[in-house]
Amino acid sequence: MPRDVSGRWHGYQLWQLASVSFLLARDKESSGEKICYLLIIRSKSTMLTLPFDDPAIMNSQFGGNFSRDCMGEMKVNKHEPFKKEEALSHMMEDDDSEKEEDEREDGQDENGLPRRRGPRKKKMTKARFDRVKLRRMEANTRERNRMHGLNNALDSLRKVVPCYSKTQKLSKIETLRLAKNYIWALSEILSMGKRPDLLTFVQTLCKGLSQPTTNLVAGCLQLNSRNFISDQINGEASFSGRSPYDSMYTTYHSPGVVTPSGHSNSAIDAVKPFRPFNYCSSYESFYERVSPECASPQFDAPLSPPINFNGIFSLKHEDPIDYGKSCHYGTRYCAVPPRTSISQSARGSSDLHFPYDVHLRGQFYPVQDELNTTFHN
DNA sequence: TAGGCCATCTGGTCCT
DNA sequence: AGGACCAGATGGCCTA
Repeated sequence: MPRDVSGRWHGYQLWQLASVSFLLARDKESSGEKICYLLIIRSKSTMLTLPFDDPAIMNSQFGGNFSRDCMGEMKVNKHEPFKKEEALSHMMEDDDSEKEEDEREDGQDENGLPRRRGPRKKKMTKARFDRVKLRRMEANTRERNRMHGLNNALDSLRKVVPCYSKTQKLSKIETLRLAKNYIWALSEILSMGKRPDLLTFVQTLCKGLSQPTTNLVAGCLQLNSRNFISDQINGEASFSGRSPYDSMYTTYHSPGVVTPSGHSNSAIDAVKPFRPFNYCSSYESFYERVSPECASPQFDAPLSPPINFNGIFSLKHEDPIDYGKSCHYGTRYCAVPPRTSISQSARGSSDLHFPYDVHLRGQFYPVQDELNTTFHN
């Protein structure tokens, strides 16, 4: 038996063909190491282990037909999922042979080997084979549906993380990473009680993301990704002069909101608006007109929840039913009057009753009202 | 063409 | 026994 053979490969092919698994094991002996090949014949209820380097046994078990050379030709075609079972059916014993087997009472199998103890391996009769086949098909269908459900949930997640694009979908893993970062970033904002600068925010969003996704996120937020990445590589994020966030920040204030630095809207109004793609929807929802800069060749629909720099994020304009049905947003925030500023809601927060406080990494913050307000803004 | 991503099949494990 | 969930294997598709 050649040592360099991939036991896994052969085992898998065998396994797929005849529920036979080929394992390579090392059997240490006093004289040194001896490579021991084991052929494990398995069923749901029994496991029979045979030495694979015994040609007599191999020939008797498989009639010498399972040479390694022929296994390569038995590759399973995924589009014909039960071809291998047809192959298996050739090995299947009919009802007569089953009777014959049962009548043997000499304690030895057909090869003269001692019969193994334990539950008997059920014979693969035609009816049993059909049942197994049917169950397999049903299980495949269920598994397919399960995965479709999982993918639908992932699609829903894609729509609520920043940078949603129908044409340039985030991969599954990147969607999950971005969602995690997004939650973390929002938690940070809530726990700190103030907005981070855009760079920090984007850096939090992009932590652990691949470079293409990082570029995507940075592009979504209209941040110079090259600056961002180089800053990230250098460790410390820094922007000289006015950050793009500042201009965005000043542009998207809702009426009456006072910035942490104490600037009023009137002081900010003079700043030329910087309208990053992802904020267009919030911009439009505020000012009820279309922002001319909203068109982007990269993204066909700005459907991710627009990040509202007044607070955390604003209500996404798409799929409101989804929020009500499957998202806690709807139930949590439905009782709050819309267009309430943070300061207003802070004043009236005692009048608002929420079922619970948001728990943020070990601290409880009665921030529902603020969230409510900013969400609706 | 290599590598990434994805859908599907499949057998194992756990639970009801 | 059967369903849910999981992970490995595989092949197809796409892109750099």
